[in-house]
Parts: sequence; structure tokens; C-alpha cells
Amino acid sequence: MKEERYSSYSFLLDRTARRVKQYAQQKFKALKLNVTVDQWLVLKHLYEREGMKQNELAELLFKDNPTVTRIIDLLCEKEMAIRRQHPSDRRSFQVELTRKGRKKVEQMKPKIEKIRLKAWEGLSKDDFTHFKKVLDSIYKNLE
Amino acid sequence: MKEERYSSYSFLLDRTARRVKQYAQQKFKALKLNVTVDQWLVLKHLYEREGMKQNELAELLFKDNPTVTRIIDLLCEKEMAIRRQHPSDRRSFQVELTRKGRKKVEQMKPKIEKIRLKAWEGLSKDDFTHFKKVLDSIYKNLE
DNA sequence: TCCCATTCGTTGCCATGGCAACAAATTCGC
DNA sequence: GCGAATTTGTTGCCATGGCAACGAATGGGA
Repeated sequence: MKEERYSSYSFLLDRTARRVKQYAQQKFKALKLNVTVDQWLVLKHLYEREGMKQNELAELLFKDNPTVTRIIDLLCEKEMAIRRQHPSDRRSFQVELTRKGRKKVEQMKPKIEKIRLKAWEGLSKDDFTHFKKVLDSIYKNLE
Repeated sequence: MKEERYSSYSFLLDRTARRVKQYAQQKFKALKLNVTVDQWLVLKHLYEREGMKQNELAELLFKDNPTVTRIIDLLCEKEMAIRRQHPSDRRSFQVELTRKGRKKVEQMKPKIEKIRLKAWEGLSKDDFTHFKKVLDSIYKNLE
């Protein structure tokens, strides 16, 4: 790719990512879901695979350890998750959902798809495929 | 667009946007530029059009007023910008660059393009055009 | 003119997130 | 088996950013 004026992509990328998160957050609030978008992400992953170490969670979510620590702190305060001693490694925890946490995921799951879909009005499946390809390339280029 | 599994775009979008900003920030640090990526954006806009109100700056950057207030606070502390009383509206300021601020922009400008370009290795001009189109559609869909 | 709605910038609160430093626990190399 | 290096999670600091509330200033309408 020749050196031209491609600088605007970072601006658009940042702006759009913020808007997408903000949009979802506003819907969450309107639905009185009482969790943030990032907390939802953690809940969803724990629902699908319980007992993960914070470590593994961080890797899955591409968040750093401190961020995961704090999100789990909040989920524990809300009594949606608990930390259990890892049976063979006293440094780490296995994070589990409480009954309340599982209920929350089941309550939210069907609503999320609709919220997420709004962004794609007027766009095609090919747009989607291509878009994901580019996002992936960018990420890999910067690794 | 049919209701399928498009939820992953928000994850990829967020992840990539964060990576892009982080990558640039690391380069800034290595070059000892002593500004953040967002501070750079403000500097650049002020360089191109001095005397803007914080208001106008916020609109250009798609940031909210509190965020702009804080970034300008930091730029003023670093003596790269100053707030001037607006001549006809005592509520607002005209933000200007100091000599130091202008020098910083001139020093940084040529280096930024290279940093930004790294993300596009292996991607074509069409990829770029299409990518921007999709980002724009998503943004507009959520407005 | 006077009141009211609006605008502008600021402040506070909270959540995320990057980064560095740390302690405790574990693993590796010898 | 011992000491060094690494891993795991936590804490602190700072910057961004969403949101609500606020004061000061402005502008519009009765």
C-alpha cells in the first residue's frame, strides 16, 4: 500500500467503536439491565465456560489483568459472580457465576442480538465478511 | 440483513480500536513525544485552525465537552496551549497553541503517517475505501 | 424589560484501560 | 532441593469517556 493519506481510519475506527459501545450501553440502561457492556461480556463468557481463571478470561477478552480484576470485583459486588480458590494453584481463582449471574445472562442473551444488529442496517453479508477481514488484518499487523 | 450471528463485530471493533491507539501510544512513548494520542489529535486540529472554541473542538473530534476540557487542561499544563477570553462571549474561550505547541505539531506531523501506515500492510486501497464506508454506515445507523 | 430556556465550560462520579510495581505462589535450571 | 525467574492477581496512577448537575452568560419571547 502506497504512502497516501490513510490517517483518517484511526479516527473513524475510534469514533465508531465508542459509538457502538455507547449505543449498547444506552439500551442496557433503558432495559434496566444494571450491568455495563464489558461486564456483560465477562458474564457471557463465564456462562459458556464456568470456572475460568481470570487469566484465561483476560486472554479471551483481550483485556489486561487489572481490568479483568476490576470487572470481576464489580460482578462480585453485584452478587453475579464469585471467586473460588483454584484447587491446585493458590495464586489463582476459578470464577463462577452465581444463580443470579446465570439468570442475568439468560435474561439478556436474546436482547443483545437485536441491539447489535441495529448497526448493520443497509449492509450486506459481504460487507460484514470484508469488514471482519480488515479488522483482523489491522490487529495482526500491530501485534 | 438477516438475523444471523453478527455479534462478533463489536468485539473485533473494540479490540482493534484499542490496539490501534495503544500501538500509536507506544510509538509516541518510544519517541519521547510526551503527549497522548488524544492530546495529539487536539494539537493537530488547533494547528490547522487556531482559536476554536472548546465547543467546536468537541464537535470535530466527536468527544464530549468534559473530555475536551480535560485534554485542554493537560495541554495548558504542558504549556502547549492557552485559553483566551472569547471577545464577544464571556462563557467561552478561544483555544490557541503556544509556540511550544506549534513546534510540537511540526515535530510530530511527519512521524505520525508512518505510525498510522503500519496497520495497513497487506491491505489495498479498495480495502481502505470499503472499510471507511462500513465504519461510516455503522456510525450513521446508531446516530 | 424581565423571565425563561439554552449554551458553554466545569466538576464530580464511575468504569475502562494502559502501565508499572508488588507479593505470593509456582516452576525452571542447575 | 535450592535459588532465580516467571506467573497470577492486585493495587496505584493517570487518561479517556459517558453522564448528570451546576453556575455563569447569553438570547429569545411575552
